[in-house]
Parts: sequence; structure tokens; C-alpha cells
Amino acid sequence: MDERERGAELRRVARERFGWSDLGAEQAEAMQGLLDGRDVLVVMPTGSGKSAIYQVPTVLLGGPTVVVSPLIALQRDQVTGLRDSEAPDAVAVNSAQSQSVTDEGWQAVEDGDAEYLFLSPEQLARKDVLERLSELRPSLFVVDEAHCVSAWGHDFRPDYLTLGEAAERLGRPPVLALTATAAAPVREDIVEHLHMRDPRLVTTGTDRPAIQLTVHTYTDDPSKREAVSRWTAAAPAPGILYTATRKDAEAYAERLRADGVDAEAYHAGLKAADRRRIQDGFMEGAPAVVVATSAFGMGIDKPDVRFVAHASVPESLDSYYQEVGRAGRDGKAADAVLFYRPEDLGLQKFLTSKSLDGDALRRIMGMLLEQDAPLSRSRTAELCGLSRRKAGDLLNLLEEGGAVVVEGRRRAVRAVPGWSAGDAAKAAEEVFERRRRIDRSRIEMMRGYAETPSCRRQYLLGYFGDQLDSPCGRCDVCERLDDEPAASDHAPSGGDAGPYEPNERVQHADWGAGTVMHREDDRVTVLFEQVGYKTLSLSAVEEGDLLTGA
DNA sequence: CGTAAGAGGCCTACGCCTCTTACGGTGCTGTAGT
Repeated sequence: MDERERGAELRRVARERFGWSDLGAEQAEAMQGLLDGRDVLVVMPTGSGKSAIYQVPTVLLGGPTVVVSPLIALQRDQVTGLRDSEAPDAVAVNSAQSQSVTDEGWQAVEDGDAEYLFLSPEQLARKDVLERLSELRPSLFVVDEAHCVSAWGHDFRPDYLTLGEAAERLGRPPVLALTATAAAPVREDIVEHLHMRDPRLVTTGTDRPAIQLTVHTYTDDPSKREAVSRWTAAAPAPGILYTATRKDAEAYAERLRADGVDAEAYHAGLKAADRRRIQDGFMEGAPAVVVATSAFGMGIDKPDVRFVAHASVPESLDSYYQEVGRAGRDGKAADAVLFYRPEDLGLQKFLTSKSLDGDALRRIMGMLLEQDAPLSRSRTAELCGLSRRKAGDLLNLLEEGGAVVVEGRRRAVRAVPGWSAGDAAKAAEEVFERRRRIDRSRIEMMRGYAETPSCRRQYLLGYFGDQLDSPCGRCDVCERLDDEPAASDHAPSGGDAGPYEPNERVQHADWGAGTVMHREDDRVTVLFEQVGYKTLSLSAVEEGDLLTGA
């Protein structure tokens, strides 16, 4: 079958089995890639039909599709959605359902009655699950919400980092990674940890032009709180107000209710039933406003959200834009307002500054060096008197540092000969420190967005590797500058050709190799591999001859 | 890193400052006990 015939076949399946009259160019391109046996990384906004990209090819490929999904609630929604269509059936495997339901699910996939199998990364870290799954010879390995690999894999949910190994144990079918937003380092993390091979990148561009971007800056906390409450109470609903803490979510929700707004707090401290009730209610229109921590939003595809406000800065522009992207999916005007106080960045710094147990690193490495044969992760944890979780974290660091390798189909770990325990610990600590520097620099980019003197959308899109050639006209900075004709020469120099164009590789005397992200006025932002994002003044760069082409 | 709440000092007022301490986000899982 040639490309054209396959395209027609894909369209036929989309129409007959899913009821979609046509496929977007990007959807079709990604599907073609999978049918060609390629790995594909898709960066497309939610609501643009990302799920179709694996759902349709599954019908044409023999063998089930494994879908890794971060939340059980999400798995449930996806399974239900597929059951309601003419598409093949779907099942989930997780701890929230009874054993008998799980058994029936496995059976359905084994009998060929179901073609989609949803599970969490934690399930894929289990030996029994991997064995059962590998016998099914899956034809596609899909990672939904793939930015979680980068956002959560390094600490919160370490099993995300071993998905690449899992895919290999399943016979290494084509790997599809799906996400709505992914800046360069996030993409690199995804490709690396999913062991993707020369992936085809399919993206529709990150801009959401209907969303108006605004930042309000405050010097003291009480006036910020007052402004947040007033603005949110007056804003057209439905909307989401994000807070940094559970306590703030409760406090703002209460204040809004006192002001007559139908608002509810949402965070991970609530009972599962309440969370479900609030989320479902929001979809239906009541509550009109959800005041939430970052726990809220994944899997929410509500078209008419009119605002996403932030009472406090999140830890990165990645998170910020992920959350903002929940507004205005219907293409109508929506607001993204950030209520900013520089001091609020302190909490984010705290949250990204966990310490590392160097002693345990040396213990693990010392123990591994004494072994004749590779050891399982759980046995390693046991022998060192560590939790499986902690040992897993440390092993991931040792592996990235090059002192430990993961072997073969069992995912067993082995010390690389020639390393000492001390050197291995040092290498792992360097990996950890590098990550911390990058996390810090991401917080600084969040600050940069809030404090930029030029177009916010250009800053934001530049961060995601998308260039916007002229100021957007739909952010507070553009509007302010339009009102001040004296400053009308504000058009950034981004349009001129010159040194430090986006994506240019550069070398810095102290910070090493990097890639130019974007340039505004007299500044250039570079993503350095070892130290993360740095914004440099162009005049200083030129005077000191700080950057050279690489 | 920043904030809130509580403790203690002042040296005699029932208030004001300083210091200390605790707290802060995201979810899976498997198991014990109702």
C-alpha cells in the first residue's frame, strides 16, 4: 500500500468507525508515521484530536495498543469514550477497580475483544504486568500527557523514567508521545526516557491567539489578595483560579462565595468523591468557578472556559501555559491573568529544592560493585535497606551519571566496572545538581515572563520554540505601548536578521553549549545544556565577547 | 524562600518588637481494618 492509499484507508476508518468526517493534516501525518513504523512525538493543543492519532491506526494494525495515562480518572474517561463509539473496545488495568474487572479486561484484550489497554506507568513497572503484556505483542506504545515524563519522572513518579525500558520489553512497537505543550528540554526528556528513535515531530504550533495575556504586579500580599478576589468575582464565568497552596484555594473559594460567586475549592486533599463531584459539576456549569491547586485540570476539555487566573506564579512557564491552555478552547475570547508578586517565586524555589542522600548513593554503588550478576531494582533496595521508591530514584541518577547500566529484558541493574562508589556518587550528584540548576532557571523564566518589558506572547512562544514575528497586540504590554505613542518604537529587534537567531547553537565561556531561544530588544535568552535558561544583555555579550557560534 | 502563628522579652503597657518553628504540590499502589 502506498502513502496515498494508506491515507485513504485512515480516512475511511476515521469516518466509519469513529464518525470523524475528516482528519487534520497533522493528525494524518502523525498516523502515517506510525503506520510506517516510526516513533512520533506530537505537540498539539488539547481538543485538537490528539487521541485520534493512535485510535485510528490501531484498527489497521494487528495487535493491541498500550496507552500509558497518568491518572486513573483519565483512563476511565477514555475507556468510556471508546466504548460509546463504533471503535474497538477499551479496558483499563489499575488498582482502583476490583480484581475481577481487571481480569475481565486482560481476558478481553487476549481474546481480541478489546484493542486499547490503558494503564499507569506504575503498572508498567510491574514484572507480571510486563510479562502478560509482552505476550500480547502490542502494535503501538502510546504515552499520553507525555510532558509528565519530564515534569514528574525525576522525582514525584519515578516510574515515568523507566517507560522506555518497558516499551523494549514489550517488543518495542512504534512509540507515540502526545502532549499539549513541551519546551525544548521537555521534548529532550521525553525522547530520551521513552527511548524514542529518530522520532518524527508533529506540531501545530503553540499559539492560542484568542487568549488575552495579562500580568498584574503587586508589592504586598494583602493588596494582591484583594485584587485577585475582586477580579475573579467580576470576571465572566466559567473560569479557573489557580493557587499555590491548598489553604489559599480554600480561602479564595470562601471569599468568592461570600461575594456571591458559585465557587468551589479543589485540591488533592479532598476526598475522591468530592473531587469527582466538583470536576463533573464544573463541566456542567456549576460551580462556575473552581479555585484549585495544580491538581485540577488534566483531562478537562471544557470548551467555554472564559478565564484562567493565577493567584500565584507556578514553577515554570511549562506549567503556566499548560494551565492557561484550558481557557478558550472554543476559539472565543478568553483571559489568562497572572497576579504576580516576586516573593511568590520563593515557594516554587522551595518546592524544587529537595536534598540528595549521598550516603545512600555510595551504599548502593558499593553494594552493586560487589555483585557478580545484575540485580533487580527491588533486590537492590532490599540489600541497602532503602525503600523501593528511594532506591529507584537513586538508581535513575546513577544510571544517568553513567555508573550503572540497566540490562536486558529484566531491567536488572549492574555497576559499570571501573567506577568507585565515591566517583559514582559524585557523578549522580552532578546529574542532580544540573537538574536543580535547570529547575531554578525555569523559575527564572517564569519571572522573566512576568517582568518582561515587551510582548508577553512573543516571550511565551519563544520559550516553546515558536517565533512570533511581531508583537501580538493582545497582551497587556502591547496594549500599554499602543496607548503611549512616544514608545511606539517598541517593536523588538526580533524581526531583523542578525546574530543570535532562534535555534542558533552558541557556546559560552562559563556555561558551555546552548541554543538561542529568543531575542527581545537588547536581550537574548539561551538554553544552556548544563545550567538551563539564561537571559543575557546583548551589549554585555558583544562587549565581553561572551558567546561564540558553536 | 516567605509567611503565619506562637513564645518570650520588655520592665510595667496590656502593646510592640524579635526570635523560633512549622508549613508549603502533583498520584500511583497495596494492605489493613470496618
